[in-house]
Amino acid sequence: MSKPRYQRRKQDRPQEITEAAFDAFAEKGYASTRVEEVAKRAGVSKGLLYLYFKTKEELFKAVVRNVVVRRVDALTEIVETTELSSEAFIRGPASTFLKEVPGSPVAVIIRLLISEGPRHPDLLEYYYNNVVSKGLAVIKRIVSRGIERGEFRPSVVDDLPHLFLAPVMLSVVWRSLFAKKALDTDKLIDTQLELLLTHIKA
Amino acid sequence: MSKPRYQRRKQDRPQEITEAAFDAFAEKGYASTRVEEVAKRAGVSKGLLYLYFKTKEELFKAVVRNVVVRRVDALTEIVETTELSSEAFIRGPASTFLKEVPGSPVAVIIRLLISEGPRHPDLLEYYYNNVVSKGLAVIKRIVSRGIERGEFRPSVVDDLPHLFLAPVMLSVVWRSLFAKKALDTDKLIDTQLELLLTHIKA
Amino acid sequence: MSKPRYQRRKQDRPQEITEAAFDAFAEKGYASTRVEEVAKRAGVSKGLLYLYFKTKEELFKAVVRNVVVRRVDALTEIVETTELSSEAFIRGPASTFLKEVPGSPVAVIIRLLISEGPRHPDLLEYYYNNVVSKGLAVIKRIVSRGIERGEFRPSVVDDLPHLFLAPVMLSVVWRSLFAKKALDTDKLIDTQLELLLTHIKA
Amino acid sequence: MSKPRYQRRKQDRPQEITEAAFDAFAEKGYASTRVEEVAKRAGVSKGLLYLYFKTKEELFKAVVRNVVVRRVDALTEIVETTELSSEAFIRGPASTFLKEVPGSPVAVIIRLLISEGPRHPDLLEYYYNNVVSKGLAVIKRIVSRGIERGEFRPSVVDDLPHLFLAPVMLSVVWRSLFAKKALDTDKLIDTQLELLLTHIKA
DNA sequence: GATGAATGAGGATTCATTCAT
DNA sequence: TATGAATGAATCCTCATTCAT
Repeated sequence: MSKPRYQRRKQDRPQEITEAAFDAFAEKGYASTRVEEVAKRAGVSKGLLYLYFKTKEELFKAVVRNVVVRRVDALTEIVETTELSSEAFIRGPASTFLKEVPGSPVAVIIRLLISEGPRHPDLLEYYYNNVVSKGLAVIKRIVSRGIERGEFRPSVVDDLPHLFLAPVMLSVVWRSLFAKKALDTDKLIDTQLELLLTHIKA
Repeated sequence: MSKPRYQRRKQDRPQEITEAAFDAFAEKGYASTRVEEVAKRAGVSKGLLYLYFKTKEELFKAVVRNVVVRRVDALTEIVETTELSSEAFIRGPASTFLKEVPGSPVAVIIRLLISEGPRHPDLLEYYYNNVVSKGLAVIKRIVSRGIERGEFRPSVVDDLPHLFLAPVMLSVVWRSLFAKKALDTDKLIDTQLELLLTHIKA
Repeated sequence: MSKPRYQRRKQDRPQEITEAAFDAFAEKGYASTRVEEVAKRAGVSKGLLYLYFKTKEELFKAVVRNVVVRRVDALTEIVETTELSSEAFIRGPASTFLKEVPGSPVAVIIRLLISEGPRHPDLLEYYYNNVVSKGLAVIKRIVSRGIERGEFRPSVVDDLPHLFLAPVMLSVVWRSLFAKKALDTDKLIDTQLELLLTHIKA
Repeated sequence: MSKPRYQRRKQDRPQEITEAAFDAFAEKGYASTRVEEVAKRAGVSKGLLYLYFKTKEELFKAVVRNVVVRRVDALTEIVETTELSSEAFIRGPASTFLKEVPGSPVAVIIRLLISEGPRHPDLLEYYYNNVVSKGLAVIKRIVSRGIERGEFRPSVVDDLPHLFLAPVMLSVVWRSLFAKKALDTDKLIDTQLELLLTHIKA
């Protein structure tokens, strides 16, 4: 009946704790989440948590890294191997990817970084290098390839890949603040892509 | 250590405290700012601060309300009284206004709301009603007036005034996280307006 | 009936806390004394204690400094102003002083320093400079003055004032460990002084 | 990080652990030494350590007993079998023995007892019975035998064998606190013996 | 009104000890 | 036996809030 209050599962613990922490942070934010709460969610004692993460801050960093890993790289991979035209790629995989962000863990991470980032410069640096700069690079790559192929024409957008992300950013923030005030974020993002495509198509 | 920056008449006290709190929150965020720090900055004792604001949370709300008030109303006013063409208005006053946001107190408030908002639904409601919805309304008004005047044509953008704000939002977040990674937010915003104008011009 | 649970007594607090801490440390040692226990003894809240002493360690240092201050200086003063012969001085005031040490707060401090000193090098340095070296200097002064006056003769003891302190040290340790095993520390110290006097008398 | 320093046969385990504990306690003191640290030094798991010692306190007691055993008995043995004159014995083997103490494990034990003893009355009792009283007895024996033999004369020192130990005690404490402030402990001890011999020689 | 000394609940972290494997 | 993952009581310290003066 009663679960053993003692289980050896070294392999999975860090991941389990990290996931529990993600959930807790997502709900309450970093500062308002008690370490004990994370431990409880992970079905683990406070002490064990500290065995894997030296401090609450370390745990936070692990959470960020954990979510971030591989996401963008996957996109990069697709970009390089796709056989779609640039426009089709933007309307297809790129659009899909961007529209998924506001509902994904990444959105939570963004919110956490906005809250706690200023006190964790190294984490921001990490995030910038591993997510932001890669993301911007991928977008740039798509655009410049389109130009090379004669699909697109050079324009001011070439150096402002941020324009592709702007509606995503707004959607992320909107959802986290005004979940109840309907906003069709998919449409928002698609429309922005439309604007951009219109602008850069040869 | 730091000299009190505010020392005026009694009647200004709440305002002074609110301003000191704004500065402190801007620097350290809500959770990391101690009430004592705010009192010190305001040149006031902790006890007096509590005379005006029942709790730290109340103080926070006062800060948000204080910064927000009047901003958008001013814009609304201008919109109704301007004699510029819609396009000229967007390229002129609207553009100026939007570009100022990322460096303004509003940007700080946005960051604070992203961090603390989820724990203060009433504050979000307040902010939505007094800033966001008004802001969106103004933009809609400009666009629809342009259509009425035959300057613009109806389009999907009519119902997505958020598109005007998206680059602003991204700029706000970018600056707060990656101040050191240069981004020409003015150009970003102007380019977005350009895209939008191109799209909606008749 | 009930005491006010709130009293403003800024002036006396540090001293009161320091004394309570001395008692607690004397009884349980530094490591085993809880900060809350000190606060309770001082009739004060934990928080207030931390208002005056940044950390438990700071409190410890304050306790040591507090006890140490002026003790030795008083002796130095007496040495310089006495009109007694050197021998009489040693048999009189010096003997009295040394015999008081094992039952005095200094004994407690010594015990604490032996326990915690290795982790507080700065404190040891402070103690050495303000107590030990001064103490040794006073003894040396007495001896060398005796020689100058023709009362004593030069000997190996001149450079080993520690010999005057040795029985005191043993008494301090003995009392703290074997309080129940009788040892006439007064006699021990007096006998040692006798040995030394016999040795150095001209 | 640090290699286990002990890795021998099962039957030596308790001894190995005890030695590792001694080293650790010597370095950091009892309270600041973690059981895990001891286990690591002994090249043993925490669990195994607890198989041999029920608690950290038990381990501590074992350490004390371990070091203490046989030391004094050896001296007693020598006293009874020596063919040296009493004075020669004091200047020779006894002097050597006493001068070794400040640099020996016994010094460490003394320091530990001063720190932790008050919380372990049984340990103090044990130490007193097995070391202190035996030590004092040996000294007394030497002196009284000298008197029997006509080498020494009866004196107050007969009942204060502690006088032989006083400079040793001071040396032990001095070294543990002021290792950096030079003190010729050998000379200190020899001089004290000289004083005593002068005093008691017939 | 003002002040800032005083309070104490709350939360992060440590570490002796246990126990499933 | 032997291991070291897991536990949780114990403690230091912080900081919003109160209240005597």
